[in-house]
Formats: sequence, C-alpha cells, structure tokens
Amino acid sequence: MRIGEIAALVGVTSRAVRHYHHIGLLPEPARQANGYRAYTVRDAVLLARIRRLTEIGLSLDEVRDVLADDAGRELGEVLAELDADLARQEREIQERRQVLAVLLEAPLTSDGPLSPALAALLDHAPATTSPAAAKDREHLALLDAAGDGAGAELFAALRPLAENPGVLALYERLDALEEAGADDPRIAPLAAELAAAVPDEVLAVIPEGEPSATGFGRVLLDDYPPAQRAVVRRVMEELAERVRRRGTS
Amino acid sequence: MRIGEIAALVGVTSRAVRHYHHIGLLPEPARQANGYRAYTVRDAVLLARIRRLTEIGLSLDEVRDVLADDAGRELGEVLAELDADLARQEREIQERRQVLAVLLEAPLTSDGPLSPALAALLDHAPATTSPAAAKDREHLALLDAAGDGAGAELFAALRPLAENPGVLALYERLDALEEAGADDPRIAPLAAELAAAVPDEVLAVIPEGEPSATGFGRVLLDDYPPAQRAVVRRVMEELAERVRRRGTS
DNA sequence: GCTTGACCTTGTCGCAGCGTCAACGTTTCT
DNA sequence: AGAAACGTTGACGCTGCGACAAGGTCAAGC
Repeated sequence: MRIGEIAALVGVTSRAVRHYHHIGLLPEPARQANGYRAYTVRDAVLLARIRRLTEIGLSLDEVRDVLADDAGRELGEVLAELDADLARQEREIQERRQVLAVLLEAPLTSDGPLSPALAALLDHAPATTSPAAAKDREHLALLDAAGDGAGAELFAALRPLAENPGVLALYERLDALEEAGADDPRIAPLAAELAAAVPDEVLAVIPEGEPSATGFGRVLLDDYPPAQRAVVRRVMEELAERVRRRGTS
Repeated sequence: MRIGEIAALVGVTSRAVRHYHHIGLLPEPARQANGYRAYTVRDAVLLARIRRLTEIGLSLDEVRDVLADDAGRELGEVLAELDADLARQEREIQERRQVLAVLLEAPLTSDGPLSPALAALLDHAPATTSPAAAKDREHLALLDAAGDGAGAELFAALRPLAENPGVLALYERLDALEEAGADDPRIAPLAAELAAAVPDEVLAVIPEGEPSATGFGRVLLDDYPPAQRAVVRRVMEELAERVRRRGTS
C-alpha cells in the first residue's frame, strides 16, 4: 500500500499520516525502490487504532501514551480524565452561554457589555450630554473591567448619587471648568458641594491610604485638565478626610 | 501609566497588551523619553473593553470588528453567532461524552476501543489463541475504523459464523498452513469448507467487483504467507461466485 | 515517444493567543 | 554601588494538521 491508499482505507489524510510519522506516533515503514513508503496491514491496523483514539478526543500525546503501555489500564485512566475534562468544558460553556443570554437580553450600550451591577447603576442615572459625566462613566467602566470584582459594592453605593437630580448641575459646573486655570475661584465651592453629595455608603468602599498614591487615583487625575483635576483632587481629599473621621469616631 | 500598571489595572498581562499593539488592536501610545510606553486613561478604557469582549469569548478579530463600527448593532450579531457556536460545541461535547460513557462501561480490550457492533460480535466469538483468528480480528478492527460505517452490517451478518463452534477447527487448520507452500494439497478442501461456513447474509454486504481489485482485498491478501493467502483468495473467489449466482437466480 | 494527470517526496509557513526565554537598558530601593 | 524589579525588541513554542512549493514517479492516452 502507498500512503494515499492507507490513508483512504483508514479514513485520514496523507498529510496526517506523514505527521504521525514525523512525531514518532506511527513508525516509518520500509520504502519501495522509488522512495515511496510501503505500508503493510499491520501499519493500517495501528493507524486505525490511532484514528479511533483521536476521534474520541485524545491528543496525539495521549494516544502515544495509550499505545505505549499496551495494557488496557492506562486507557481507562486517560478516558476518565478526558471525560472529566469534557465535563469541565461543558460547564464552562454553559456558564458563558448564561452570561451571553443576559447580554443579549439587555439593550446594547455603546461602551460594550457591562457587568450587571454597573448596568443597573447607569440605568438609574439621568441622561445627559455632559462631557464630565461621560468621562465619569468611562472611569466606572474601567473600574468595572478591572476584574477584581470590588466594583460591584461601589456601584451599589453610588446608586443614591445617580438618582440625585442635583448632580446634573454639578456636572455642568465641572464642564465649565474645562478650560479654566488651576487657580479658578469656582474650584473650592464646587469641590465642597460634590464631596457633600457623595453618600456615606461610598466611604466604606474607598481603599485605604492617600488616594493619589494608588495607581488608579493618580491616573484618573491625569485624565483631567488642570482646573477639573484640582476639583477632583479636592473631592478625593475630602472623602479621605471623612473616612478618617469616621474611622476614629 | 507604564505597561505593567495598565495591565495590572485592567487585569491582563503586559505581554497581552504588547500583543494587542502588535496586531493593531490597541494603538501604540506615545513614548516617554526612556522609550517606555506612556498610557492614558483612554487607553485603559479601551483595553478594558477589549478585555470584557475577549472574556465573553470573542476572538481578537471579532473584537476588532466590534470596536471598529462602534454602533452596538454589530455586537449583537457577533454575540448571537457566538452563542450559536457555543451551542454547537456543547452538543458535540455531549455526544462525545456519551460515546465515552459507553466505552468506560465496557471492558477494555487490548485493541483499543471498538464500535459497539464489532464489540458485540467479538463478545460472541469463542476465546482462542489461534494466530489466524487474531489476524482476523485485526482485519475486522481495521474495517471497523475504516470510517465508512459499512462495517456494522457485516459484523451483524457474521454473528452466526462467530457462534459456530466448528470454526475453531478451521482456524487451526489455517494455522497449520503458516509455513506451507502455495501448492499444498490441504489448501483446496480448507477453502471449500471455509466458504461453506460463511452465512448467506454476509453475501449481501460484500462489495461488487473482483475482490482482489479493491485495495482492501488485495492488501489483506498480502498480509498472509503463501499457502494461507491461497486459501483466503479461494474463499473470496468462491464467495464472489455465490454472489453472482445469487444475483442471477 | 511524449504529454497529461494523479500520485509521491521533503520542507516550510500558517493558524490563536499569548507564555517564555534571551539579551539588554532603566528605575528604584537599600 | 549593587540588586531587584521594571521596561525594550525579537524569536521560538504550543496543537494538529492544511496549504503551498518545487520537484520526482508512474500509468494511460495521443
């Protein structure tokens, strides 16, 4: 038999047979005078076993192991392990499909899919075209994807703030500072009002230490032009101060 | 932000971030004087969206598509397609696990897993140490894995032959011819008795044409030493003759 | 005898999504 | 000042072959 014949007989491609030779899974048969590989029925039987095992789902390495110690014992182990692996994959797929089902249900935001916690928060926030609000939403989305899962509590704690209609005016006052200098007189009062609007529940979620020391806080500040940055820094300082007072009282 | 910071913030590895740069998924940020990449919050937000999408199961190409036209419309299509794909995978896994369950149930043969049809046949065949019988089983296993699924009917048709206790004696007479010449006088009578033992049901499954013309028949013959080959060839010819007589009658 | 087409040969690249060196420069802590 | 922990580019590795390149071989038809 030549390679095309044995491949067709067993139901694999010639390329696969050569691949099995290359990785030492199937021994190279003798050659004819013209250099063609000359296969025997033994080879075909072995190749057929390889095909059966790969069809079940074994990797070529596992096939090699199973063929190596030709007791049937190892096969049992490998199959059991494979079944466990498939069961795990099945669970993973089901979980992902559940996530997908939720996402397909919800209206699609332009920021891509969000966690349910954040989606709920944004749902309750009023519609606005304020750039500062948009930036805030981006920052929340970033925190959402940060992966540590700590965002959920924060989002829940922010719910009263989102429902507070006075926040819109504060956002507009922040927008007005986009081109202002760091010494603008509007900074101090706006920061005070913003800090006052933050509900106490949020304080419990704020991480310890100076806010600008953590990478996240510093990076957020860098995202703002000078006057806005001054406002945000003051708000963060004020909140940190409230955390300290609360911790000692 | 430097690369390690943005990676930790979003929850991916630095290597992944560089990979996204390499494939053009995430634009390269400006560099600091020392050559380090300097990331902004914009980059982090974009990277976070990438992470959310890949976590859902999108390929990087699909992520690129979704980010490209930033309507939410394409995302819906991609997600639906992804869900369909996952559903398909889930079915495949379930089917393979069912196959596995059958295999784990049955006693493990040294020839590896067999189709249920062949396993049933070999279950009903008497135990023997005859080399010819072993070779026969190998050939059947080969046919079993040949993949065209045509083996199942043949195996069912062979059931009476397997249960025929006289077959053992015939196998032994075939074994005795292992070293014999092609002109041995025992060839003709053995071939006749073997052919007679083959039940009529088998004839319906034998493929048309001269048996030695098909690759499989010729190859099987080559697997035998001369005298045994002569026997097998005569049996095949005899069966072909019976097929013809049956077809015309 | 010559061409055509269907085989065969070895060797290499490609695929998805990074992990993991290598070999080297920068920053930072002690 | 030295070490540890960052950063840089570049390249190979993993799975299981498919696809191509650049030929050599063989049977059949003209």
